[in-house]
Formats: sequence, structure tokens, C-alpha cells
Amino acid sequence: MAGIEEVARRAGVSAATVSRALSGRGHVSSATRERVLEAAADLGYVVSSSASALATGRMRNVGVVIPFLNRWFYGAVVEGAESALLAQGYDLTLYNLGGSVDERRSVFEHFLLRKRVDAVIAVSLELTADEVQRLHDMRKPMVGVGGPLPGVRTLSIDDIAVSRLATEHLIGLGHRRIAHIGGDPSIEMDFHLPTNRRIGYLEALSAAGIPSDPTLFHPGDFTMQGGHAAAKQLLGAPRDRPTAIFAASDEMAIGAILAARDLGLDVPRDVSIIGIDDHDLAEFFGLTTVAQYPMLQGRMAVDVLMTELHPAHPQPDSLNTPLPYDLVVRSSTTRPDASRG
Amino acid sequence: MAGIEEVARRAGVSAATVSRALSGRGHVSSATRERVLEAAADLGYVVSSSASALATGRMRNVGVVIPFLNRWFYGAVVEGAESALLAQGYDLTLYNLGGSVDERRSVFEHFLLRKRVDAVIAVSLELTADEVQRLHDMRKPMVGVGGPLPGVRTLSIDDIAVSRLATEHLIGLGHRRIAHIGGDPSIEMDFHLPTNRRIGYLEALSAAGIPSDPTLFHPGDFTMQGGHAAAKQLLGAPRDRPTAIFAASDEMAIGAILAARDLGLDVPRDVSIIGIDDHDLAEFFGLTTVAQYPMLQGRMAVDVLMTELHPAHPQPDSLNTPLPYDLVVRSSTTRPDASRG
DNA sequence: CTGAAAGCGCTAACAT
DNA sequence: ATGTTAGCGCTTTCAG
Repeated sequence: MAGIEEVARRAGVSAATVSRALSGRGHVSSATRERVLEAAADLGYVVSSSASALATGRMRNVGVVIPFLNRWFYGAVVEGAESALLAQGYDLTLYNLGGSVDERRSVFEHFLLRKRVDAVIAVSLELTADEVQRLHDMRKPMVGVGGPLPGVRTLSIDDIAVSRLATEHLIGLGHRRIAHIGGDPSIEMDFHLPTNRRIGYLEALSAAGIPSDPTLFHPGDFTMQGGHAAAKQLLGAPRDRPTAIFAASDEMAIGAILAARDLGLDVPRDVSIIGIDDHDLAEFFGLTTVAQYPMLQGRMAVDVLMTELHPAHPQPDSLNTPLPYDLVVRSSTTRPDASRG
Repeated sequence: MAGIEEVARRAGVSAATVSRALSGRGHVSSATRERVLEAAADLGYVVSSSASALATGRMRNVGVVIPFLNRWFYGAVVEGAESALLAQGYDLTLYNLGGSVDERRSVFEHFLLRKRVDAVIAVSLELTADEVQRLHDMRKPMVGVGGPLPGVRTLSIDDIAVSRLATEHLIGLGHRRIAHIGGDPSIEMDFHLPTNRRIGYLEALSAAGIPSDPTLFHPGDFTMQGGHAAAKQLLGAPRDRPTAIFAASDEMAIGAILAARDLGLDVPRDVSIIGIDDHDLAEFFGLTTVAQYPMLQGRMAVDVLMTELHPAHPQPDSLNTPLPYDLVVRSSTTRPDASRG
């Protein structure tokens, strides 16, 4: 529990010098710095974050707000953000807003605003204009991951382009009866993500001159179960069974693969299946998918915050930074069976 | 950015009274409290956590240290802890020590000890005696989840009893050739968990007078892939194929189910499979398992910390609190096929 | 390059 | 029940 004063005494300097030597701010002769460092090490001294924060106004802590923790995507984003923050000497305080609306308000009122964090990363969260405004008023940098937030710097993939790419892969292989398992548009959690992915699918079809067929759409709920149930419906159709399925997430795509197997269909011979994500399990299931990189997304969010926190270089003028994605072809897609209609 | 002084002026009282009214410590007439609350609300006042922490020595923040984030068990523990902490007005700072040893030391040296947290929850982490000692020296309450930490209050399931129960379920159904997919004992991550689970398995066999057969053990790595590979080996045996498999985790058990399907075997008719966890996907796969409750474990860890942080009732003298577990029978286990040996 | 001194915004005795 | 008065442990002008 050594304090700065003790270190100062031991090094034969003043507390001010210790502070300068340890923080790197201000000039200290290297000889003095040595002595201070040694004294601090001997005493096992560590600055009190509260005292330091009170004096500087900086907490060296960022809040990460997510709607779920136990879903692959969110966990990975947090993981990426955590390691990037750690490397910068920042802590990560986690707010899981999955719960009730009350819990959500509570976080805003009593925590984020409690001057506990220097900045916030909002993952796939639709903040109200009021909430954004308050953060703005407190001059807290904020970055959104996963969708455009009004007036906020965000990182997001182009959901329309991603699903167009996935659909085009199937079309390129020769498929024309392509089903889509998407989200329930009435439960628009993340920024119209389900809608955007469906739009990309429809765009690709229409660009290829393939008429869209509403019976080829089934909502899932982004879980394996949901994808399984939807695929059962799609693949159990007595006639005009789709030759390919594009699922809006890998978990749903895996559910679809299992549904096909349950029905005795071979993937990809009888039906090609593609997802989005490059989930941990995608490789195991041989799933063709469009990869997005959530850990990278977490890291990039931190980078953005750091440039806002330590303004040095001019900031890019565009609020939204597009995120990378790639088609990863594995063994769940192939050309449609020529012997079938 | 209103400060306590402004609130005091607006309410016509002193800063001390505002502090008392807002924190609930000390007596304030209800009329005064009303005025203070209103003034604070009008000004959008929130206490500065750093100032408050500096004055009280309490951060209202607990550190959670985990080895992985993106595994069902850990995510769930964190989720449980987070919501319990939030309810108590505490924040959760996350330290993911999955990375390098350097990262791990860095966390200890510069973060946990930086007086940033009031207490720490260590999930499935083997801390060195030295690390435990340092936390102790700083008088930081600590609770371990998932295994006994030397001299630390811990919550853990009885791994031996759990796997004995799983194995006994199989024996009770009439199985005698029971294989086990466990962890690689040479990579003892979590507190000899793989070893303990194997011990429980062996105990159950021996209690039933069934000789153990080393060829019926295969290491997995607690992933679906690992379970799949191990089960392939086990079930592909040309003779004396096991009639049942006990996997030390649900993810491995699910991998085993998929392996059985790949081989054209029916679960449970040709082979019964049981796991441990009650993973999110267990129900979907109809997996019989021994449930443990990680969210509950996170919540309980918080409860323990709270009683240490606010000593009121006498503490239990036993350092270890056993955690509940239950056999959940679904459709992946049945009696062995009588027509086979 | 270093030291002295004045806070940062709150809380907790101690008075009243 | 409320006000006064010291700090909590650091950082940062301002001098020297």
C-alpha cells in the first residue's frame, strides 16, 4: 500500500518528480528516473487509479455495451476489444444490456455517466438519440460496432453487399432456386440487419434475372434451432425443393445442414448451404460462408477510440468505416444436381 | 458536469448533506432529502466515481478474470456475475487472461493492483501462491469459481461426483462397455478437472464391478471437433465397440453424436451418449447430460463477495461451497441393444 | 530539471 | 439533522 510520498522519500526526490518519472510526462533526468523506478519497484508501488483519475479527469477505462455475451459474435468482439485495450493500458468495463429496459436505463443513468469510463463502445446497439446526445454532452468519445448510429463514428460491414456476395456465389454455381433463412423482420434487433441481408439476397437474384419467390424465405432467429426448423420447412417441400439455401448466419446455416441430414439429403449434392460469419464451428461443418472478423472489429473500435482520446492525426471525415469480409468456400456448396429440375 | 457543490447550493444545504442524502448514509430529514434529490435530478448530477473512490477507498467495481471468453461456460459465468453486480450497483471489469504469460503478469502488476477493483472473481484459473498472496496483502476479497484455490473462498462442483453420476446413469441402464472422452491429462488447464472427471468415471465402473479398459479412454480437448475425432476412433473399432460414451463436456458429447451419425450409427439405439454441462445446444441435440449452472455460479460468486465486502453475518467456515448439479435425461441414452454382446 | 503548493470532487469525523 | 473541516493520493501549474 505504498504511496507516492514513500517512493519520493526513498528516491530522495519530491512526489512531483516521481509522478513525472512514472508517467513519462515532463522532463526528468535519466539518473533520477532510474532511482525513482527502482524505488517504486522495491516498494511495489502502483498509482491509485482513483487519485490519478481525480487529478487528471481520465479514467483509463472504456465501457463496452453489448446486447448478449453468450453469442459467438459478441464474445469475439469483446475479446478483441479487451486485448487491444489492455495493450493500451486501458481497462474494459462490461455492460450487458440484454436484460430489461429498466436495467438498460439503469446502466445509462448510474454507470456510464458516473464518470467511470472515458469512452464507450456500443456493439450492435441501437441507442436513442437522447442517449447519444447525453454521451455527446459529456464529451465521451463513442464508437458503434455493427451499424450506423446517428451522428456517431461507427464500424460496420456492408450487410447488403455481404449477402449479395453469398447469393452470387450460389448463382455463380448455377443455382436458381435459392432459399433464404433470415431474421424475423418484425424483431429488428440489430439495425435492420435481417432486412439488409434479405435485400442483398433479393438484389443478387434480380440482377441475375431470377424472380424472387416468397415461399423460399423462412425466418429463423439466428440460432441453430431456428435454422434447423426453417430448413426443415424449406427442404421438406414436396415439389420444387430449393437447390440451395443462403442463411443469414452460420449458426442458422449449421442448423440447416443438420436438417438436411435429418431428411436424408446430402450436402452439398442435394442442397448447397452458405452462411455468414465464419463461426468457430464453420470449419468443422465444412460450411461455405462469408467471413467477418469480430475480433478485428473489436480491435478496430479501440483504435478509433484511441485516436479520439488522444487527438493527434486528423480524423477521417466519414463517420462510418467499412469492415472487411471475405467469401470462404468450403464443402457445403457445389453446382446443382443436373439431373434435377 | 454539475458538481456536488452546485447541487448543495440549489437545494440550500451543504455538500455534506447532499452526500448523505444521495448515498443514504447518515440521517437526513425526508424534506431535505426530497429537495436534494430534486436538485440533483434537475442538474443531472452524478457522483464522480473517482472522487468518491478516493474519499472512501471503495471502487464499487469488481474484476473478473477468465481464461477464455468465447466458450459457453465462461461466457455464462460472466453473464451471471455481471447482472448480479449491476443489481448491487457494482461494475464489472473484465480481464481475459487467455493470452500470453506476459499479458497475465501485466494484468496482475498494473491493473488488478492498481486499486481499480474492490474484489476479484477468478474463474477456472489456477493462481500461483504468490498471486494469491498479493491479493491477500491488499486485503482484496477474492472468490474462485471452478476449483479450489489455496486459501481462497471458492465455489465448485464436485467433478468426481458429477462424472460418477453420469457414468452410473449409463450403468443403471445396463451398459458395461462404457467409453470415456476426457481431457488430455498432460494439459491440465482447469484444476485437474479432466483428471477428476476421469476418476469419477473409474470409481463408478469399479463400484459396479466393471473392469476398466484403457482402450476405452480417448482424450478430446473440450471442443466439438475433439469429441468428434475421439468418438470416431472409439466407435470405429472393429470389435467390442462401446455401447455408451461418457464425454466430459457437452461440446465433446455433441461431437460424438455427430461422429456416430457419420458412421451410420443411431443414437441412442446403437450407442448411448452422455455429457456434462447442459450446454445451450444440449436440448437441440437431445443430449442427456449432467447440468451445471454457470450463470448461477457467477451470481453466487457475487453473493459471496458481497458478504465479504459488507461483513454483516458471520461467514461460513468452510472455504469451499459446493455447487448444484443435476442429471438431465433426454434422448441420447437408452438401454444397450440386447441383441449385441 | 526539480520542488512547493494548490487543487481534482467527494466523504467522514467532529461539532453544533 | 446539518454544517465545518480535513483529508483521500495524485497531477500540474508556477517558481526557481
